[in-house]
Amino acid sequence: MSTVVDDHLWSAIGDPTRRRMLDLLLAEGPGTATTLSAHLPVTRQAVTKHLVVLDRVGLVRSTPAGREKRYHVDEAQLARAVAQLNSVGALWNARLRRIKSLAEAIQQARNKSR
Amino acid sequence: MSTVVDDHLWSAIGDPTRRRMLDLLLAEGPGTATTLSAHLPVTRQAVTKHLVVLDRVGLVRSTPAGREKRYHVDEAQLARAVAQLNSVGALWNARLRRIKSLAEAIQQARNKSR
DNA sequence: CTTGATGTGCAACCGAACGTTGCAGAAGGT
DNA sequence: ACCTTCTGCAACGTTCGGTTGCACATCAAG
Repeated sequence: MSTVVDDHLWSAIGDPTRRRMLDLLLAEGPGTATTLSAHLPVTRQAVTKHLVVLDRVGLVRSTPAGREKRYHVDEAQLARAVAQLNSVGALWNARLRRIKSLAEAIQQARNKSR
Repeated sequence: MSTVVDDHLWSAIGDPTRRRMLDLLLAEGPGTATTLSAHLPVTRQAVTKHLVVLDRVGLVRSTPAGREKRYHVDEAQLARAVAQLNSVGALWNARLRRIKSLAEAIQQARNKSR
């Protein structure tokens, strides 16, 4: 039952700047590279490159509007990403619980033989 | 109410190879750079570098054992990482739900005026 | 329509990250 | 003592995140 995780999707949200960009698009609605960069500590060009990455993995889509290119979050794809976060979190939690219960079992055995 | 996320911790588990290394250490218990690299598509040296990163953020700790250096997961720190995954997942889920309900409200208003 | 402001796109460049190969050295087994 | 095996260090190449600089498109006035 190995974890089914799309590495590209995960890596896309692994970058702090991209994560903040998604936050911004969710909180303030669709925006352009320029409007996003105003709320971020990086230049417009850096934001543009990140938007290309996000678009490539389908987390974001663009719609040309006049002279500007407006980006919005693809909700279905973001939901998939969230599902993967939860899935990995759940797996690791399960493993951690198992290790903890093993440790407790050993403790018990040790108490018995004391 | 911006998300409180440790970027270093998140970035550490953002790399696919490091995530698999953690998986391996959890599933098969403590191991060395050499044993880990046997289960991974990268060389021992690459694994060593990743172990340095994981050690730096406290996700893993090493105990010298003879000529080899055995690494094991720091469970408390991994639990923190999982908590951050859940936290971001929950935030995004909330925002997605809010957007969805907004969309439905608009639909309703449109139906009324039809 | 021309001018100026604003938004986008492309290219060159830099440092850090991820990966490789090659080699030196330390610790085991026989 | 020897050979195997594991670790550590250094050099190198490529990709990634970020910057600056400049050319080009579009809108709004004058």
